[in-house]
Amino acid sequence: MEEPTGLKVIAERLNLSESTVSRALNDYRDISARTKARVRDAAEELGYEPNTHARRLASGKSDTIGYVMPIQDGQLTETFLGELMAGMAKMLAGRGWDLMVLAPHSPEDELAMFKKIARARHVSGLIISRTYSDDPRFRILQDLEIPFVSHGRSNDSGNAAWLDVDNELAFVEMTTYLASLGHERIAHIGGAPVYNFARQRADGWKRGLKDAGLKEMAGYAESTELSFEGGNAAMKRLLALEKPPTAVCCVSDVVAIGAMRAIRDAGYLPGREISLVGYDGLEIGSLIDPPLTTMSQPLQSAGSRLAEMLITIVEGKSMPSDNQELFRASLVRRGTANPPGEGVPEGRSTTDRQ
Amino acid sequence: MEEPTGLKVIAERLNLSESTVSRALNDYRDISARTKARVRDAAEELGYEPNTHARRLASGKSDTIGYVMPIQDGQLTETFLGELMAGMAKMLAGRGWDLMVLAPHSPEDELAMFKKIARARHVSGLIISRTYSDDPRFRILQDLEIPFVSHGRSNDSGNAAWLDVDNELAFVEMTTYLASLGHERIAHIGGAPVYNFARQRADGWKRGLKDAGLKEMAGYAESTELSFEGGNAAMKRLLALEKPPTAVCCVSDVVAIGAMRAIRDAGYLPGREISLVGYDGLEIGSLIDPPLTTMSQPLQSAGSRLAEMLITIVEGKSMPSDNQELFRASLVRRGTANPPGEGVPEGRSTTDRQ
DNA sequence: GTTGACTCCGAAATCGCTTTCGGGAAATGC
DNA sequence: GCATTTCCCGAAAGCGATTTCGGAGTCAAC
Repeated sequence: MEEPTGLKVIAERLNLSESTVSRALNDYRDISARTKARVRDAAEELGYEPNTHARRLASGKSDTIGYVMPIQDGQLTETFLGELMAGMAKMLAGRGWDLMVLAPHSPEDELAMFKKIARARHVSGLIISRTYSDDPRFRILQDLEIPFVSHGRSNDSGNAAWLDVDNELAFVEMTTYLASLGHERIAHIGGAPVYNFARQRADGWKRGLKDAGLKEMAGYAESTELSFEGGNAAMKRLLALEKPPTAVCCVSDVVAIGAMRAIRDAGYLPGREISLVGYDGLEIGSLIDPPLTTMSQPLQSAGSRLAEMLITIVEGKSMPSDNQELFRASLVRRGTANPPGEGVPEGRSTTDRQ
Repeated sequence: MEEPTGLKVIAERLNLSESTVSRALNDYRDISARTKARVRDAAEELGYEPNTHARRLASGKSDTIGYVMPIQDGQLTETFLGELMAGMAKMLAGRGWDLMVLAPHSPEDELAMFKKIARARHVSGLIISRTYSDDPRFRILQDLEIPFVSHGRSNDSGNAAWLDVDNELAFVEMTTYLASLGHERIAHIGGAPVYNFARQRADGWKRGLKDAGLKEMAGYAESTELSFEGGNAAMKRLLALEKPPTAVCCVSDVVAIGAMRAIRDAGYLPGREISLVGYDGLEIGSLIDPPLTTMSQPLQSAGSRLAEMLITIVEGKSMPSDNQELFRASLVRRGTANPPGEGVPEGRSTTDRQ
């Protein structure tokens, strides 16, 4: 029905062979500059666009990478997906690559997808995210010889390619900041250590305390699930301590918001009697009252960089182990981190609450 | 380096021709049941996976659809992307199709992508979202003869395929609900009418008022940008009216949260003196205090359905115009919509605030 | 025993592009 | 002026499937 403007058409029009046209378009150096120009002009004029499938079949390259969406283990995935993927897609588009989305609904399904990719090879590399402390996928992908880059490290990420935020440093900074404000009783509400980032953040908090010359008080290292309720419950436990903290480092914004509620329910004001810092930089944090102080991480640029790294690996221009980068989170000062006020809670006051 | 297990290998092993193997695998009926079984077993055993590019080149089909990410015109895109795409990807994967992501960084870029797709045909259909009241893309895609489905209607979506939430109905219900609670002064904070959904929602509010036998009072139809500040400012204007509303329908959760702040700042309690209902069903709405009553829309299933519709269109099994579906949003009752309380604000009280 | 209708499978053409190989023409060397 | 390079380009062989076409068998029918 349409005119399929293939190599042939432009070859005939220019009285050249298809192969010459092809090489001209791909800038081979055994084609004269003049011919290249003619070919390019004709291609432009005819609106030529190479057939992707034919090109990929012939060249053996797929020019496509896949992004493995995290399996829905909560709903906190939502926010960063959009930005991360936009970052990847834009970078890839600039180089003529495509981004494909994989959304496994279970670990088994994910494995099946990996196996299929390993054989069909229609995707030349993968980007995975939301890594666990012990994440079998590193091993699997290496065994399957599928090039990949991970957004987030793991115990198993030794010589693999990854890009991560320096979670530990972020929490060192967070803790140091709180200490510089005058806080001495700084607690941590962390996540389950199966998540690698949760472990890193807890480590950062500990190191931050040490750097500030503070000591980790008993019961100050809370661990909970990454949800509003989790943060709420953990904060309640902290408030029930004999000496409650005057500041709390939270593993995520959502957890911090849950903690805020607990603080309120206990009759205190977040950011006043008890300071709080979250992590993620969610926009919503700025909308609540008081606005949540937090650490934010670059997402679009991370996506872009992840894609870039993967391309060099797929093209064999660098080893996976040469692609390990640490991004830095930055403090977003809003309303919940202030110098310790007068109304610092003491253990005694916690008794008259349930 | 590896053994590329192609059709050839399995053909030789079985002493059959490649073409027979191919047809056996594709369940042609001119192949005996016995042969099919043998072929399938061998394929299974050898771990055969067809070469995607070869298959697509030969068959002329791409088995791929593209999702056009909304151009970043704000940050409100974030939330629904993840779920929507997961819904699409899962459905597609089940049918052996791939999902490709397109992230244009400007309308011009988007147009260029469309043109390229129209020629290269490596993507057989598109899903677009975040439609405008006057959205040129409908026309463009039709002219380019690219099959597509839109998530959201438009003035220009006449005979195109779309799936939308019944925004109007949602706001009728929202308004009716508020009226049933006893409210008589119900205002609306809407978005710029360039967004088709904003217009629809405003219409729904008006119809809801009429259905409830209420009249639209002067100044009750606010329009603002889709942000926290927008909602805040609009609510301030409503509060400054001689007869402020006792309930407000907000075009989005974020706007509603902004409005809540304004209500608080004016010395009232959201959900008490002034009721509020948002739209989107954001998780974060349940975390704030009081938790935001809202309307939530199905996202995963919408993504899935969008993909399904597009496939039937691409395969020529149905006309675009036969694929127009309206999903329904559902009310999520939380804390900000209650019967009008005693402390209903009167115009007089607004003077002592700036 | 010829005809006709089915079954089931192989040959071969295609899909549109990439890439190797080789050779004619022009430029260079001595 | 003859042998060598160097420059350009065409021919042709894939890449790994799909799909059309036709023909060799088989079986029933008359």
